[in-house]
Amino acid sequence: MPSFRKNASKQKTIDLMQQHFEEMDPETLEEDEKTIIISLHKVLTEHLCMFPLPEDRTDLKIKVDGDGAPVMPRVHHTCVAIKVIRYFEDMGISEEEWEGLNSPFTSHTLLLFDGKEDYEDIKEHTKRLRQELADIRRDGLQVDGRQYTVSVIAGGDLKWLNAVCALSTCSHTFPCPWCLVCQGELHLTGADLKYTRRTLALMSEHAHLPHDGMEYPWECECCEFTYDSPQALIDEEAPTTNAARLKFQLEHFGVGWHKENLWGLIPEDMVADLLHHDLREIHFILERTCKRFLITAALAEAYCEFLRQYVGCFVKVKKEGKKAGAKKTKQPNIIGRECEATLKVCEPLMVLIHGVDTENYHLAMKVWSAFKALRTEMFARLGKGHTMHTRAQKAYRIRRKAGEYISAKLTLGSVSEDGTQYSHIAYWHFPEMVMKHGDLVDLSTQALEHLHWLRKKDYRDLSNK
DNA sequence: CAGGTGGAGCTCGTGAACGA
DNA sequence: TCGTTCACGAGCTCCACCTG
Repeated sequence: MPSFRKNASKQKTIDLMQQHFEEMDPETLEEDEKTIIISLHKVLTEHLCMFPLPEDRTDLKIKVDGDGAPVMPRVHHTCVAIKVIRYFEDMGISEEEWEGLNSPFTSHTLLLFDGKEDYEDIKEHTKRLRQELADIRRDGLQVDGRQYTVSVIAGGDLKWLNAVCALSTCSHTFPCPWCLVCQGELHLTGADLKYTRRTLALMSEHAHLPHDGMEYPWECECCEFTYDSPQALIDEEAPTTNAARLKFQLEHFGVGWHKENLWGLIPEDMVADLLHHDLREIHFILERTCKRFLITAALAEAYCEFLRQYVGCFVKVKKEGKKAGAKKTKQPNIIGRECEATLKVCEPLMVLIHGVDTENYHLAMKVWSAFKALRTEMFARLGKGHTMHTRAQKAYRIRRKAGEYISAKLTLGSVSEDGTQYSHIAYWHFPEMVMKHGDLVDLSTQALEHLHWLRKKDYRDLSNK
């Protein structure tokens, strides 16, 4: 983040914003000086030069997040950022690493403009980004003589998703971006609900149905046909392309963001909102997924020695300064001595996450691959295999918990809260996402939220002095 | 009174049974 | 064979109680 801490009055907000934008080193600063565009190609190249993928991987997975936030009274920023997904699925991720994963520095801002996350605004400002995404998806990326194939996941909070899908707001009759569930059916679970999944073809079709705010006669930009009334619109044979409003959507998902990825969007804010609603039952979806395993003292010593060799001071066996009341669990080891034998699987990741320089990164990757081999060996010596639950098993559990939550709400006779989009999505679509993406931790949008927070803080600090 | 202790109730990973 | 489901037990947090 740029730092430009100096005294400024509130009236200087606009100046500050321009300065802020300039300091972000944009490729393009639009004429009005309220929009910056940074090249996706440049950002990805820089990232991969610094942190190349492991030798055996050439598939680059990036996530494009978007979100808007008020940064000052009457100043609303919308930001699009990318994040390179780092294949953490098989790794345990503790709270510290979680912080690191979602640090704002893991997200690279691509586009920032002064305006709300409005459909038309986004459409206007993301022209170049969408083109770049399409190019990079088609041609891949060449960095340091290595050819990468690129797949893109789109993400954002529910508002953002609905905006880029050209849908109405969350209070709309059909509020879910993934399916055609209507407001009255949001609380339904199990066999009670038979919903229709949204597809691009379906959305395209819907765009040609009469909807609010349409003025007649209406000329469709894509079909170049003038409709005199809503009925004429329905009677007309369904065109192959789409109306202007949905044209963007098709460009967006059909070209820039692949159709398949549309169903893999991770609206992280949805989770945050669920948590705010005291939905502790599904806390574990994204929080505290630290995986631990028990090993005996002899193996623990071997493990520590191994870590010391590679990472020296990064070895942390047990968190210090625990709150009073925490139980100190003793495990009998293979020679009969009691010891604290619980180790975090993910310690080497400390280097990976907190060490931002290339040297540490390579070291961490080396440590991690060696550690995986050691872990296998440990379990072999213990005479038991180490198998984790499959995605299907995790998905089942999430669905089950969400179902319990919904029925509990219904039992309490809650009316306003009994069927939110969030409960519907938690029950129906979260398990699907887990099936598709595995652990959702590294798909979080928290980094982007943090970027907003930092900008807000900067503006506030600067303009109040 | 501060800090330690231990139980209750929770989350969550994992083994295993079961059935299609 | 694979998905679904349950049981078990580990760690964690909270809180009441204990101790110096």
